[in-house]
Amino acid sequence: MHLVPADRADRRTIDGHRVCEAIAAIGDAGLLRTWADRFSLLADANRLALLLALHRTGPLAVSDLAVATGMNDPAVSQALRLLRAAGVVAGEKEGRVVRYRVVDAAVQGLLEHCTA
Amino acid sequence: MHLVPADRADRRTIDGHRVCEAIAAIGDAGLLRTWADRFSLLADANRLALLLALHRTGPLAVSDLAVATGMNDPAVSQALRLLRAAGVVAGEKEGRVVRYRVVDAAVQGLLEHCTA
DNA sequence: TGCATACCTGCGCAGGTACGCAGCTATGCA
DNA sequence: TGCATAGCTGCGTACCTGCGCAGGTATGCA
Repeated sequence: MHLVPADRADRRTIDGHRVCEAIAAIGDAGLLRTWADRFSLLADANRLALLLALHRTGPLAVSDLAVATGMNDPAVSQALRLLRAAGVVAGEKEGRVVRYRVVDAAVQGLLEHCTA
Repeated sequence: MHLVPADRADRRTIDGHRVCEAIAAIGDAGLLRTWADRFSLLADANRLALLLALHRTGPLAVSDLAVATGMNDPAVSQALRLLRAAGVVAGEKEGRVVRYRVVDAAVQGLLEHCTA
């Protein structure tokens, strides 16, 4: 199989066959980007703390998240906006309190993985 | 239980009990940082491509990784240096070729998780 | 010994990100 | 109606990160 794109077909390789295997292993660029973006959302300690708190204790209000993590309100709000835009969390308004929860299955799977 | 640190004990909470649960759910700050750093290493599409290629096809040389990912050599080298400093990959020198492989079990587990 | 190759390193720039501060909107209560 | 609270937003700053370019080191071959 010749999986090497034309624009880099002239480059030297150590083992051309392994290169093709590697390209196959990497797979679709879009899917790769999707996973990289997911990991990026978990790559900040504060966001990870928010997500773990939500995932392990269920729906929580913004103020409570701020106290639990030691962040101040705008920082929590901004982090939640980012996560909400990515479809990772969703907020439900109850009066003037908004309770958030984790709704993305892939991220939930990753959070389960953080047990040690 | 009173898990709220003294410096934020005077803050308003919606449900104090849930806050304590959340703090317990977040757990140790050091462990949290460790996981955030791990996710950070996977949060770049190029690094993730390198790691997937190494994890799924076994040891590969730097040049081959460069061709497979479309990066140029210094970029691959720098990414591998970062991963090596974090203890995620290790390189073995064979003549003038260095073949890298993934050696961190936690990262291997995360890479297995990227199947969809 | 001379030369090409495989890999590494330093440097600088462009781009992105997280956070604090100040201020806004909306809800509920007296 | 007046006021306090819960949450959101905009803006500016400081910081970090990824990459390309140029150049350096080490290995193998003629």
